[in-house]
Amino acid sequence: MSTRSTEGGAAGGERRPRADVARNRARLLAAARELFAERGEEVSLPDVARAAGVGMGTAYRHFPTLGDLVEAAAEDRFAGILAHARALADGGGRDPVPDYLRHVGEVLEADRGLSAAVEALRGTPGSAPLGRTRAELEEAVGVLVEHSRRHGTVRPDLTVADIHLLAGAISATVRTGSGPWRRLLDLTVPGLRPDTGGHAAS
Amino acid sequence: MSTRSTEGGAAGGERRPRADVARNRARLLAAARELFAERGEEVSLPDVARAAGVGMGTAYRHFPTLGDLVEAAAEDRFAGILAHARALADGGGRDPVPDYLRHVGEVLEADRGLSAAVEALRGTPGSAPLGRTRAELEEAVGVLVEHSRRHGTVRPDLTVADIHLLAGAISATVRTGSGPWRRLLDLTVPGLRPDTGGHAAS
DNA sequence: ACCTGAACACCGTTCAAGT
DNA sequence: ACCTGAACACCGTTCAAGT
Repeated sequence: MSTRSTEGGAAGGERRPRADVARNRARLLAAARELFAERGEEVSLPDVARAAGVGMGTAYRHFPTLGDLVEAAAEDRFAGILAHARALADGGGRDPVPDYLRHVGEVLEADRGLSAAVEALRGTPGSAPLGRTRAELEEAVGVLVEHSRRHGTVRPDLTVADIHLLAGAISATVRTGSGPWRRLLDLTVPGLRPDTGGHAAS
Repeated sequence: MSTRSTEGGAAGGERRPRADVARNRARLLAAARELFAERGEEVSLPDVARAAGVGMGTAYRHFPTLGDLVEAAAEDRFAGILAHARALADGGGRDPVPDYLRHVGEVLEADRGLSAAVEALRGTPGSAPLGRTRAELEEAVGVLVEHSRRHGTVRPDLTVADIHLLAGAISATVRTGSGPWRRLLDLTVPGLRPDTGGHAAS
């Protein structure tokens, strides 16, 4: 079926974007990554447009809200965390949880600006970001917790939600630079061990 | 140099403010507390002025920046935490640290809006807030850690900075509502016990 | 079909005029 | 000496005109 190249055929669905459109998107994303890394949350869409060398209308067309741009910029970082979690799950180590948490901390630390930008857009209208990836991560981390429980390296009541809770705490510490997040990890991990949960403070 | 009564004498220093000035300040603070509690960080000085029933110029005169207002609004909360820490120190209990952390969580939880407002002003130009109170808190918490070490209820390498690190993590969890902060406490406290620090994850 | 940036709308801050 | 709020400045978003 020979169609005009721009308007996609009814069957295919995903029509290939025009070359300049794709290039603009790529430029915007590249500029956004740089700016987020440099200035974190204090970046506007016009800033990104200027840095990318495109009109601001174009920026708004590609990413209607700054949140969309942040999400796109953070996508592969999130995917990286997911990949690491899966690798740990497949590796079948006895005690993958500390490793996972450390990896999260390192990734967030590697680009604090982006971390701040991501955080700044929590609760912004229209931010249920990365739905599928999030679900996949949940599953992968679930496997880690399961493994650990079976090997007796963590307390039996530990859940996936707990790991996210800790990851969130580490994330906040990294972001605000309010302290050495590795120390937080050192203080926290021992509390995840078996037979520590029983005699909580009265 | 004989001066008019309004211009403070060289000796006394603290001159008493005019009645309406004091009243305006009180109104602004009351309005600010309400608004912070309701809407957290999305509050502007003109908002507060309107709610207080004073001109916005007056608001800017009393509190040149929103940060000053937040600081003033959060002052007694901070003082309350300090008082609690001192009470625990005087109480001489064997294991005051979990109690202290729980108290911090409860106070922050009681007014999340204010917590968010306080956090939103970290790193804003001119925010080395509550310098003296902060130093006093440091000292009080130091006593708690000291007591605990002596009683053997915490690991010997635990420091005041560690407690602030944990308090910050709890604070972030409370603020963002990203999870049950009490659970975070339960997961964390066991890791503070003695003989847990030695065999950290490789 | 997409791009551009001037025009618009909005919100925080200042300061001239009033008490 | 302090208060008020209209005027100003700034910044994010839209959309009419251009390619």
